Amino acid sequence: MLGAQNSNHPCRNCAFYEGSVWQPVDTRSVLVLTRGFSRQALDEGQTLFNQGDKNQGLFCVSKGLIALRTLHPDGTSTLMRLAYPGEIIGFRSFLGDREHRTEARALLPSRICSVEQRDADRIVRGNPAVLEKLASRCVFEIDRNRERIIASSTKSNKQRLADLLLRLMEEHGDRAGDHVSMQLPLSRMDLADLIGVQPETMSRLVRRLESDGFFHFSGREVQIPATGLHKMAANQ
Amino acid sequence: MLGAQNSNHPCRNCAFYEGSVWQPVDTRSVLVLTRGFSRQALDEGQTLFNQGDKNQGLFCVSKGLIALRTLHPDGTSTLMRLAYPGEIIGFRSFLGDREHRTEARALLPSRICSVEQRDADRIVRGNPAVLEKLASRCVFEIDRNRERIIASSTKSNKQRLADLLLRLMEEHGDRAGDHVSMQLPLSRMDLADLIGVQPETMSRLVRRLESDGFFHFSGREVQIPATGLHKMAANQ
DNA sequence: CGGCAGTTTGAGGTACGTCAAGAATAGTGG
DNA sequence: CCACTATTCTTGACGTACCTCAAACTGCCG
Repeated sequence: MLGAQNSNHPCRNCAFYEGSVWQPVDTRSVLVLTRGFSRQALDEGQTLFNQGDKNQGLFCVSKGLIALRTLHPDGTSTLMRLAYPGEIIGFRSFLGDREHRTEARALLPSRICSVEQRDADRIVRGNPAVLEKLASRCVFEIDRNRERIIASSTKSNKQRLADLLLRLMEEHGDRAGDHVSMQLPLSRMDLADLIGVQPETMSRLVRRLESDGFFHFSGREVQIPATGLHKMAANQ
Repeated sequence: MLGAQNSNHPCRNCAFYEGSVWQPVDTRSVLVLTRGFSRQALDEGQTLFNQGDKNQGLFCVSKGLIALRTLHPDGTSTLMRLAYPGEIIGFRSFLGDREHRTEARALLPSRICSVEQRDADRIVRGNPAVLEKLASRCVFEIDRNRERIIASSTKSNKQRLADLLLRLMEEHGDRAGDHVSMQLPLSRMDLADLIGVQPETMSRLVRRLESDGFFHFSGREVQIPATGLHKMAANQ
């Protein structure tokens, strides 16, 4: 069933092939997949799609970091999600067959694999297993959003920022002696948009975390004690 | 394909048959569906399932109103969703094959149609169209959560309460002369859990809305001018 | 050198949380 | 029908956190 053609699967050599939504396809679909498949590089700050664009297919982050942001009529914006390598983006508008409600912008130099809407649609219709995988990505997304809703009504903004920084540290941190440090992939304004506060408040939250002594900031450089990484501070 | 057996479809006479996730099944699956199908009535306050229960299948609200609530370790809770007739509940834990992360409790006398986990699973595997419908319910859920996240970081609690009351009014309101009034299906504590504030704050928000002159409260009775229903007040 | 966007700091007002007490409501048993 | 109790809801007082407006400061790039 997943026969010889698999050596031609465009995701074959991808580090995320095992969990890929495109992994369980039949031989015939590999051809369709290959036809609709393309790769592109994004510079830091470059957009993959804009809010309001019609869906062009399914995108998979292969390298870098993508921010999904919704822009509000009053000029403000909310950062909905950070997408890391292996994650699918655009599936909401793909499954709903609607326009994108977020813009996707690279926070770091990134690489994206795309499957054209028409071909993706054909493959999904022909391979229930692919749809099943997409459904579990949806469930993941629901869980993420749910956690965020709960956090915003049970934790303080300071605590939520601390949680966010620890998660970012696990992804971007490098150990150096008895400290772990990272270069934040987000500006203060992006952090504010992610936590849901004003930039001025974000600046003050950072100062308050600094004065608590656990985090040390210097521009986009953040440092914590190496012992602090895996204990996900449940303080306050 | 959707042949003679359809007259035996357990949802055949349901008001929500057209949009039902179980509508597009083949003849053989109707038998499985019928086998796994059951109905139950819930009194006000009765639970359908508890947080931590393992998934028992897929539930569809047929009458009444169900609250999905997550309970936090500290004794507080968050109301995640109100499910009205025609809506599916339990699909997150069904698709993820995990335990429920919310409890489902009837806010009004309700009726629930259930399909047993084993049978639901068999049908979903045999009918990609069912999975497709489940996926769009997921997308709906993602949209709902997304709107809530955005609202919580762009609108005031007072405005969000006003929005909520207007939505409830559309569902539960009865016109009487030049006013529309409803019996709130939610306690003040539930309203607080839904907006994400303390009960004391909810009480004060209600008083502030009252003094704005648009809403009138008397216990669980809420009244607004009939002209106000369809203009979804964008004030403040 | 001079913008310019991102960031920080200050001052003042508003809204929310918390603790504590009081009022209303519903339910129970005499 | 009336106590009596238990919830639920409201009110007050006070502290903290956030928003807003305004101004200063920091790179950074032309």
